[in-house]
Amino acid sequence: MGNRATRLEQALRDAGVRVTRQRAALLRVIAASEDHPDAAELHRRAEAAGAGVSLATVYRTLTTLQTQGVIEKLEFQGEPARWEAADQRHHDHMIDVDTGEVVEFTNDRIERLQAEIAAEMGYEIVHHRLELYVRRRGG
Amino acid sequence: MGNRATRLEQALRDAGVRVTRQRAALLRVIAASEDHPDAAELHRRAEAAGAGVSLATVYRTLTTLQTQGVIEKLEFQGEPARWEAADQRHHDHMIDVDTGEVVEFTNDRIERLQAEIAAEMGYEIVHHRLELYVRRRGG
DNA sequence: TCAATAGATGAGAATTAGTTGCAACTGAAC
DNA sequence: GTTCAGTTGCAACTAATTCTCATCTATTGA
Repeated sequence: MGNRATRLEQALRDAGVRVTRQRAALLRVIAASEDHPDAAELHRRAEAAGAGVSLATVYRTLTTLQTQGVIEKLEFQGEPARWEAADQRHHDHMIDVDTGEVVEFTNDRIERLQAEIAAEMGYEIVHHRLELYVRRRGG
Repeated sequence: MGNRATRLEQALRDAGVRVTRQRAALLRVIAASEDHPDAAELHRRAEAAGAGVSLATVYRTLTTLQTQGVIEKLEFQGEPARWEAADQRHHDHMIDVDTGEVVEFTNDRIERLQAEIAAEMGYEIVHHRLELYVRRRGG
């Protein structure tokens, strides 16, 4: 439960980043989130947990945590940015355009092909973004 | 030259969309653009051509043209949306993170893999987004 | 060719999502 | 405890885009 959040706190402290009440609260909220909430939603959840964090601090903290590699930012088409814990293996996203549901997936062959394409043109990949906007078959 | 723009005008008219002075001007600007300009840049180019179009109309027209399938919207990480003529074969984008340069590419194998992945999970792809953020090797 | 009108435009206000300045706080180290 | 660089809250700000509404105009039909 708070276990993962505690580990993350330690990682921050080790990196010389202060663990304030607000940051600890947000780490807990993020660790407890199975979905991909945006800043406003994280703020709501933190408040619901009695955290006492301003929205500005939520934004600042998200940026900080991203810099520390603790979370990742997702920017789907035309919605506010969403966030997810980064302590997982790399994956891409499939977004159901009807329900908004987000499904994660990985495919090594695609990863390899991407690297090949970049290499062929004299580049190396810094990062990428692959999103499949999908609809249930047979709807 | 203005040839393609004229053909696009006819397509719009056929679709029951009015071809106003402003829309015609923007079609010309877009047809003449080899790069991937954003709304402000298209406005600038239209003004430079003596078009007399407001920025609000540029935005409105871009949305209209997108709906008509004449242009496509690109939303790279954290920049204003860019646009490109849609009368080409489908392709994805590689963005040089150092220079901002955009390179187009296609790869049938990746396309096929994407469709397979979606199908395996019971979905069909409505559209997708694949962007490689890259850096020149050796740079 | 002209009148009628549904649809388009311009100007600026409004909205959305996120950022920033600054004075008041507070972890963490000593 | 004291210190102080780093952090926070609030409100003001910014950037990109959308909206409102009074005024125009491309197209249709006579």
